[in-house]
Amino acid sequence: MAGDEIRRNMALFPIGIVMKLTDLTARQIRYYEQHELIQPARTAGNQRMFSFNDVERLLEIKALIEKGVNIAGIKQVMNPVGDGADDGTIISEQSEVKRREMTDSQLHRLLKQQLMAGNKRPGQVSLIQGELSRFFKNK
DNA sequence: GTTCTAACA
DNA sequence: TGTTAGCA
Repeated sequence: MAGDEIRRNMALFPIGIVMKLTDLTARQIRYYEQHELIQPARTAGNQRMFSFNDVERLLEIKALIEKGVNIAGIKQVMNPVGDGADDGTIISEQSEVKRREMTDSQLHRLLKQQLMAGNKRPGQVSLIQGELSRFFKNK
């Protein structure tokens, strides 16, 4: 039913509520928006308004951050956003589930890719952050 | 009181 | 990322 999707994508809450819902700081939420990981709607007064989908997306981002993946890595794992082609809108519940399943395998692929990239590709930019990166780096 | 952008310890 | 400044 299309009604559900409309509801999921309807911008409902301001950043303050999203902060509590995701345990992310306003700084982080705005930062992720700058890097096109999310694209919340704006009110006439330029205030960000988030939908349920935005919140879920933020929770996914948060999970990846906690796994040590940085912005560049998350961009590779999550659906491309930014242009009109895909604003993060979900096509159907089933495709959303498939997308999430894909996300997990892609994360594994990403981590494996990092493991193998190691010494062979000097120009490779690390997609892993801090502590985790030490296990992948070739220092 | 809350959110926004920009900038810096 | 945290935090602060100056607005709306």
